[in-house]
Amino acid sequence: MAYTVGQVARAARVTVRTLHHYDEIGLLRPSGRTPAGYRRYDDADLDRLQLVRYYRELGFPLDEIAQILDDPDADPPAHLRRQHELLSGRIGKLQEMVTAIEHAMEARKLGIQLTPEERFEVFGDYDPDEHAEEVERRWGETEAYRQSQERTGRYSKEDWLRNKAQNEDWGRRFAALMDSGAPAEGPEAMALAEEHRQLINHWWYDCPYEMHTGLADMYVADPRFTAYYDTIRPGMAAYLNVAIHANAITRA
Amino acid sequence: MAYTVGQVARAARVTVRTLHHYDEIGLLRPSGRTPAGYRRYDDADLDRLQLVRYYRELGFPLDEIAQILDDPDADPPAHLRRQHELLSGRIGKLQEMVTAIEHAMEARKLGIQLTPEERFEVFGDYDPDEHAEEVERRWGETEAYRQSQERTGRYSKEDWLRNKAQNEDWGRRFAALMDSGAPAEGPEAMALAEEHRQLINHWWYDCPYEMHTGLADMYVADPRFTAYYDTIRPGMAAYLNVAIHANAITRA
DNA sequence: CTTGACCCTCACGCCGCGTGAGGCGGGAGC
DNA sequence: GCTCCCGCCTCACGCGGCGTGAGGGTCAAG
Repeated sequence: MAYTVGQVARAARVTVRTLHHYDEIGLLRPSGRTPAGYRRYDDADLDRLQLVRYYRELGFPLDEIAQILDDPDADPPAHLRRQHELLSGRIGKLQEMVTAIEHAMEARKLGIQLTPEERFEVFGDYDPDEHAEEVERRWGETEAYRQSQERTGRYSKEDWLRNKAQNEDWGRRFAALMDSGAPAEGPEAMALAEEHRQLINHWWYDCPYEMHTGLADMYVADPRFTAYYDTIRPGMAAYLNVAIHANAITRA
Repeated sequence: MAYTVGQVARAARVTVRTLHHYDEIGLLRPSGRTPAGYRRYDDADLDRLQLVRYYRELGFPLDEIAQILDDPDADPPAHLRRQHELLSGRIGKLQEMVTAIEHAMEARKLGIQLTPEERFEVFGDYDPDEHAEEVERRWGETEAYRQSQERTGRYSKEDWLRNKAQNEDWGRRFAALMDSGAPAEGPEAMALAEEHRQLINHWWYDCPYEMHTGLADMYVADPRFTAYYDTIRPGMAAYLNVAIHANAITRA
């Protein structure tokens, strides 16, 4: 049976223009033409079109699709298997994104937040008056925010200096550990991860291990925090993430 | 804290060119510039970038993303909810594709196939010698193919004519039913769906209800078969799909 | 001062179609 | 046979979202 370009377009839910284009580039040529020049597509053409559309849906460029389809070793079962595999992978990736978003929603609900100096410099770029309103708008409803407000409200100038000094010292030692080539799951790295957690506990808010690992995931998922740590030392966010997870597992 | 365009690009896994482009079109302008003209991005910029990338991943055009982000009513929790919803929908769609592929793999394994005349005209375009090799290559390993070969091998010329006549008669009556405006889940439609199943049973191979519904799904998922039925009457593939499913449920 | 990495603007180009122009083909109705 | 309307043809400009490279300035370390 043979079909016009319009019939094929409707059946396959593509445009006529798309089919013209595929013909032009040799990806899907109609098997025939009428004396008037009308394209005639047969069943094998429709077979091929379906494969093209599936690979397109998966994001393959057309020239690559042509290569795949013209591979003499690829038969129908092979295409089905490959597409199944690619789709499953894509779903897995999107599922990770969903998980990250659910995690962010959960974190917001439970009050997980980063320490203010992970967002703002305590001194230097940090201007409490400038940012207080934004911080309040974003985090004001959370338990962790309430805790850190209550806690930091009592800090003296010396407290802040000490806070900053301890944080920077921790950062220097952590970078040095990375430079030494020690593994992220090693005992030294885990010790520094534990120290990181205790600094949060001490200066900001209660931070149990589940919360600490939640923070660790944010460090790699969120460009802002990736950028913050990677400015101290390239690759730090990822390394710290591993160390925090390893630490939490060990102490569970 | 402020970052250069390179730092941001690395942290967010995008290119510098992309960030230039976003600056150009006003989607994401750096909050500052050095006296030398270098872009300086701050934390709020990185926040916005993350949202931009998420919506891009979901296929939104940039101008639409700008509108969404500049909506005064949209706060962080609202963005998270929307993205969660969109991602879930997208996963659902991909999951359907996986299901369709698994179905096709399963169908192939169990030997579900379309009747030859749904692929080839018995007379007219049909040339057994021309297609036999392709049919054998594609379906030769299946139980249904074996059955139909065994069964049709015994047909006389009169059998083929009768086969064709019954099929065409069925098609005319089905099209007429559609023209009448009767619902696809109505008794008349279901009766014709049952007749369709019995024609397959009689002329080609055993076709239980589970197999019949599997065929019905292929009629709408595969452009070749959509085209075949829709040539008889526009919209027939979808209508028949519903009728077959309704019929199978009723008779279960 | 030199060097190398990173930054700047400018600009051509690509992929995969969307859209429309101008004109021919085909079938149904009169 | 003629007309009309829908569908087909080729041609071609254009778009979105960057990729790539040219030519030149900036910055920090040695």
